[in-house]
Amino acid sequence: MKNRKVRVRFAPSPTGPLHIGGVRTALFNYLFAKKNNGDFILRIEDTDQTRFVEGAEDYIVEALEWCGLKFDESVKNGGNYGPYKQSERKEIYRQFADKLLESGNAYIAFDSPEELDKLRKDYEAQKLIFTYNAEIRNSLTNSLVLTENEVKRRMDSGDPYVIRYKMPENTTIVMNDIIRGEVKVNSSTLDDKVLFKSDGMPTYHLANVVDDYLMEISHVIRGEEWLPSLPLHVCLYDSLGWKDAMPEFAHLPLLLKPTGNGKLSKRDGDKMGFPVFPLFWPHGETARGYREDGYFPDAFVNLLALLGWNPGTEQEIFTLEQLVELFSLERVNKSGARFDPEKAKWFNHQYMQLKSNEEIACLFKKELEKKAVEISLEKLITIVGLVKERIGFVSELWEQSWFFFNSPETYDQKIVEKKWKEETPGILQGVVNLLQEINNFERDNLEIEFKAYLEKNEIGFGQVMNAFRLCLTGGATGPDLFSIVSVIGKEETVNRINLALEKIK
RNA sequence: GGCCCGUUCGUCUAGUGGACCAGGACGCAAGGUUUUCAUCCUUGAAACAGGGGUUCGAUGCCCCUACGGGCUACCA
Repeated sequence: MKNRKVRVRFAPSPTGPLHIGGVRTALFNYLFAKKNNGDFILRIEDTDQTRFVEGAEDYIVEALEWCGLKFDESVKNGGNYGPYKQSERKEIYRQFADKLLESGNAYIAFDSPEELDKLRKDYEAQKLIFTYNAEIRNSLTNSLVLTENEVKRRMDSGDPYVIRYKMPENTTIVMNDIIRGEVKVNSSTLDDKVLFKSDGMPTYHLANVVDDYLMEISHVIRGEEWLPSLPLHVCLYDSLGWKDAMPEFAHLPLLLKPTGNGKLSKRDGDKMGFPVFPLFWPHGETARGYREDGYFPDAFVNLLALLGWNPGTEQEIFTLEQLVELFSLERVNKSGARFDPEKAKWFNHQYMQLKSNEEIACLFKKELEKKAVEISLEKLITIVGLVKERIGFVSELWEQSWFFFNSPETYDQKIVEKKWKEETPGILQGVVNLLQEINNFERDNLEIEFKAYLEKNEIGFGQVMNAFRLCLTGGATGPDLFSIVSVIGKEETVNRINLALEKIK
């Protein structure tokens, strides 16, 4: 079914914090929708009541909001196809399960989880694999073998039962994936999946097909871990008579661990020292997040976009709008992408340089308030401009600029030994005298006056600058020294030299 | 085990049969800039998993093998 309105959904399960793989799936859905003037929908898939986690739904919404991904329809802002939470759509699903029952595409099964579990173990003991399929379904307890009356009697007496899909035998199921092309599988390798659970809830398989149909979803864009259940879903569309309305599918490559094997999982972050979640997760076992680690949301989105997709050019920095403009599913890779925390930092550094000094200064000001440091925004903007290129995160600003606010209390002993010579105190005394004479503390003027003074007195630049820096910052690193002097001013500069002359022997 | 998907520098990737002794980025190394450190700039090392085909010609197409990954629940 071509030429229909593009409608895509991001359908997470509220079982905990959404991890960055999920965020990327949401992002690709968003980019595809917006590129095609379509709708981006959030649907909460909470059909498993046992795995519900308090706070997860709000977390998902907040995380995607932070990323700047706006939903056209969702649990929060509604829409014409609601409700958008599967637990609130509970009554909808049964009729479709019944429809499948009537058409003979599904059947009632009474086997208890315990019985099936035992069968699995028995099979395993014989090095066989138990599969609830055509080969075996006639020897189990279900409506295919029980009489109609017996089935009715059991159901009426409240026996728990599930509804299973009756997978056709020996049929080639041909599917098309936008990213992978044609995929074929023989139905005999598949099992009779449960569609409707004994607790009255549908499983993911039934619910997602029904909801995608009802919500007129045009494209299903999800992780590769769903590829194995695509045949079932395709069969379901067929059996329900919805073949013409079936969405197109695109299965995204997985995000892999930075080191070792396997897909990125929720535990990897703490183990490997980088966040796997967009935001801090405050419940139970807490976990750090990109937002709290100081990543800019646009940098975060940018780095995620380039995991498994690229525009084919050498450009690497993109605004969300540019990503929308350039995105296409055809340019999504097939193979899994290993997540690289180092490159993530590089992205943030790039964005740091792109941001205005004022924007960074405002963020820094909030941190300084916590330290009870008072300073004008204007001055802070100057300071940020001096140290911005040295940092990747706002949190690194303090260690790169503290000496603009405080005088050093200690002096790096190694530098003292190396740079503090016998003649140093005398030279610095001369510097103090010079500074007293200077009234224009513009950075460039300071340099001119200084150079003239040193030349006149035949003092080498290196002889004085290192010791001078030591007085002002306590060490041997930092931005341009004249700029520091210019910012902290005459009085403070002189005080620091005097302090150092007193303290360093 | 079965089914499915994949495989270009350490990592993210460009590459759609000749433009490729394979390009970019991160990281790494060396040099330069700088009063210092960082940034920055320049340079460098670094890859088509292996084997068979197809073809005048394969990174690219086909097959096999190996390896990696996913799925295999009344979880999503």
